[in-house]
Amino acid sequence: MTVRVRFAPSPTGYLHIGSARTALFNYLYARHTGGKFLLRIEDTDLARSTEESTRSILDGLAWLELGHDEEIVFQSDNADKHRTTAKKLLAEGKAYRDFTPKAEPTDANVKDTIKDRARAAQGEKNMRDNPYRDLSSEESDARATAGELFAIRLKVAETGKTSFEDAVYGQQERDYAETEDLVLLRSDGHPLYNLAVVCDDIEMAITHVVRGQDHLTNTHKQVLIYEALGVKPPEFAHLPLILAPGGKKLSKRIHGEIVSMTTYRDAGFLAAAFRNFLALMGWSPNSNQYAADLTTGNEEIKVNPCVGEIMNLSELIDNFSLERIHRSPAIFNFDSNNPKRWTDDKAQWMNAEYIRTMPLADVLPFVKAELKSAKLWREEYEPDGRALVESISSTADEGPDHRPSGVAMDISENGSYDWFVGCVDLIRQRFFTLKDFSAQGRAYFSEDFDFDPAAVEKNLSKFPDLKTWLPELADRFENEFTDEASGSSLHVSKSSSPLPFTQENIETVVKAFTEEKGTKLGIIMNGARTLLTGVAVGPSMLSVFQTLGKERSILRLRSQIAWNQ
RNA sequence: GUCCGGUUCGUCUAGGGGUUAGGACACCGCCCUUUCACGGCGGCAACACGGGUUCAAAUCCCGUACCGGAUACCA
Repeated sequence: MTVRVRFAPSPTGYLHIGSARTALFNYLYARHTGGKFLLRIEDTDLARSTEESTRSILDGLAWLELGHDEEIVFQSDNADKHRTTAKKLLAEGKAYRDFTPKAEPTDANVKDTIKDRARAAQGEKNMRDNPYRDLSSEESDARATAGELFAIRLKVAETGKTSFEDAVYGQQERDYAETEDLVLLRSDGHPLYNLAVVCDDIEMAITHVVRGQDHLTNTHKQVLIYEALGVKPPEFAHLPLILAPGGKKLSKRIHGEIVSMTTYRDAGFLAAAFRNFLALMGWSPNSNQYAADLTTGNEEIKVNPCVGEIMNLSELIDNFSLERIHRSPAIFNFDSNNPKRWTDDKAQWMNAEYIRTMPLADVLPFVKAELKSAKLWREEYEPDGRALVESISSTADEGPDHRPSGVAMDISENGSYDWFVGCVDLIRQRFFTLKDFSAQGRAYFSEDFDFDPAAVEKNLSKFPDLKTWLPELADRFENEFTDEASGSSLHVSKSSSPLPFTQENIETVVKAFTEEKGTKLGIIMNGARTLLTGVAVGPSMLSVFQTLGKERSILRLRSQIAWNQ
């Protein structure tokens, strides 16, 4: 029997973190077992479902690259089948018509109302005391024919209990006395959730229902429906909830954007990183087995710590199992008052880890997209030859630890594909999100970049001499180094022969210059850094000079813009 | 209220009768360094509480506390 699982969100908002994790686990389980991952939109709550939500959920899944199999099922399309099923149960005497007038819905706080009602009824509440439960079929038919409105309720037996084995929470039992005669069909003919889910899961031949723990008790009701229908229920696996800091419920209403997948996409997260993070919320790989695989049979090593958490999709798929899902809820940590901690620390770390250790070829398309959206992309960065592309992609086999990049390229030629690749590899080492490529890294791709006032203060204003020194250094560059384009200098160099603009040579020149001025190397370097890149942080200045190239370095060293701010 | 779950460093977690209770993130310190990072090394930090069972309990059992879920003609 091939495994068939489904992700069944209700389109009442964007894809939030809990749903995303549910989708991921379903996906991983399907791929691990060679089964099918199906998608069903549970849009039967007409009042709250929107097409926009559906689109947003689909976008979220697409971003996470959780592709589904087969056609998307829209639950509302199956309403007729649900009604037919309810009527069948009615005809068989397994359900009955309830002519009790529908209670007016209390709009405000439904949850509280339910709770209060349940508490008030406590003690004498008999789940089987519905007056219409044992109405004769003749009278029931007659009243229905007369046009009286009725809901259809499942007739739950007086004694006994439902039970099922949950792959995560173990054996579950519930006395029938705890379960009311649940409504299958509303008096307006609208099928309700529990009926719809069961019908659709049967229809879609679902073998494993993997969903949030909030459905654990619903499962008893659904098992009852399966039994009434004479269908063997699927396997169930309920996932521990993802909670907000403090162990409170994570809600769209209270926590807002922080729970939405689109937030992470828009903040420059890599789907692979976020997926990896999500997978570790409520699940962990078998550390022993994983370590054994890595060490090729060396039983001595118990756990391989670092490699154990960074897992690409296929590693997640290989290691995934329902058995290793936890029972206790996980807290998604964030602090809306702290910009640095706007979302979970570990998620941020993982994203940075992916950005700097991913195979370079894999990160390039994302950088391109980011630069494009920031209008910093230039056609020159496109690969202009097959050979180049191949030489890059060959590094893709190195795996996540690939570091530093094996791509050794001449990055002196500014504006080419080679330059772009080298530049990305250089600057990604201290980036956290894709956004950094267009923000912190803007000066590498554009002449139009801002100066961070704090950096200017720290590295320039404090040393007024730099105002004349740095243009002097530019002159020195111009005279000492060959023109990168032609390879030979047209200038008559003061020194015996012009040098190529390499890190080694730059270092020699800058050091000599520093000594002449009787200052410290750090003052010159950091001043240059701020003038060249607008910020106080970045890679080694020698590589910055080289990456920016001789011409741009000179231009910026002479620029007085920062000084005039 | 009732029913059902859960509880290992701040967070994600490993471990499930004998461990110096392991790792990751975060934090702190040191090294590296022209900056900031990265990286390396080290540090801080946990078995909710109370009873049992046992030679031995974080681990098994029972309570208590706390947290969560469910209890709809919502999904």
